[in-house]
Amino acid sequence: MEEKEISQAVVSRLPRYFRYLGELKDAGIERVSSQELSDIMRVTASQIRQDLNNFGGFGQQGYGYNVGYLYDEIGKILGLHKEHRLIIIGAGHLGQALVNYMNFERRGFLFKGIFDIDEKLFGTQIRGITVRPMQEMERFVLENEIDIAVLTIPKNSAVEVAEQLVSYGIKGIWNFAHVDLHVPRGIQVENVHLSDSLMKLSYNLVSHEG
Amino acid sequence: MEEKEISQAVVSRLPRYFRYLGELKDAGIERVSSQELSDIMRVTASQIRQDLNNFGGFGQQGYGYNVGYLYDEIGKILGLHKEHRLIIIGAGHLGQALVNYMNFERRGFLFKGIFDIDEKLFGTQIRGITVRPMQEMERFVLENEIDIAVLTIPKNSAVEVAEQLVSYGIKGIWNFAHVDLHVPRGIQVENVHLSDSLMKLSYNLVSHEG
DNA sequence: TAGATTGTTAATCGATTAACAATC
DNA sequence: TAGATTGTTAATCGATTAACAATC
Repeated sequence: MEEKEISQAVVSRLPRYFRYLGELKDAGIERVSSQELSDIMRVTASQIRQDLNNFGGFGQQGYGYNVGYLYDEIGKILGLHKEHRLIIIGAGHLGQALVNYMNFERRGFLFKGIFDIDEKLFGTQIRGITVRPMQEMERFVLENEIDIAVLTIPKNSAVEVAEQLVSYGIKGIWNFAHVDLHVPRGIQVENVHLSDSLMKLSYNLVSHEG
Repeated sequence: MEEKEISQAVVSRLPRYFRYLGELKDAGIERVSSQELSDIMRVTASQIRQDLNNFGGFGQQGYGYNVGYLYDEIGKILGLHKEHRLIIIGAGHLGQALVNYMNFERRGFLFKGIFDIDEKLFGTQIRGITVRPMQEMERFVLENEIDIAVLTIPKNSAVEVAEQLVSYGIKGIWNFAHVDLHVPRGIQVENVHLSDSLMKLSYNLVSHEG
């Protein structure tokens, strides 16, 4: 698919570029230089140019970057031009919060199903999506060509469920369970470890006080 | 408070060390060498030793590290020995999900209040915590010595609310709104940008496929 | 004491920043 | 053409890994 491996440090910055470019675009701004973007985003102009040039020359000497064009290109790099089909495992508050985030749908992330082990929830609807028993997961993944699974379940079951999902052919896991998943090569895992994040905040609070 | 500034790269790894040490401790394991930990955590032993030695010599030559002791020390470094008093701004699903996470309380993060602008929610209880109107925020922060605010509100109001909170004396913001907050020096912001995380997953999916 | 393993210094690697020639 | 700004190479900085003397 691509030539050189891009470092995750660069990848992590792409969504932020995308966000700021979207805002510029919405504000009706047509062109932007790396220096102007640098001032707004508080990163160096040099880093912006280096980051972008990992993917191609999107700018023009003496002019800068066309906002709309760059926005679209970064969107494509991020894979937002393709549809992703997701299921959520765990119909708790977190799972519900994610399903209700309308912005994901706008970016091509389509929630197709929600699964849980609590039979009291089976058949209930969350934003039009039926909660199903985990036993139906395999067939559902195959029939609906699901490529991403979102894990909002406790950590003790997460490892096992992740293994199942991989065996069903899922390609990516958005993992909110507080455990590290070990998956085969070619399967992508993106972790959101909320308690790690809160501990980081706590560290910074304690280390900067006084 | 401390001598040399520790890099955020190191800080980001501390919660993960803490988690694995907790698991070892729960498994009744008393000692661990950097090499053993390296095998389990899939990071280099050298990095583990370097990271820990930023904060002091917790090990012993020829022996390794005492699991319980190291666990406690990292907990202290992370500020988990101190109580944190939190409020949540935004009583939606995400806010509710966080309040219901019992693990945070266990680590000394005490949710004291929930605020929202929707008057239909005023007075309702979420896990025993009353939802209050935003107008009461200032007095509540002062009277309850709140040090952390959790922002689970839309991005358009987040910047303004953050400014208010800072003026009320809040020290840390756990920001789930999809916007960058600019706060005075001495105030800590920890961002959880969920859509950035999902885009990263999307990038890795698209770039590794085929 | 001998073996094991840390703490720490030195070497390497990668990421960021600076500089500037190319070019619109 | 002159000015502006990119794309890209070179320099710097910081983080990771390797090596080993110190020491339990």
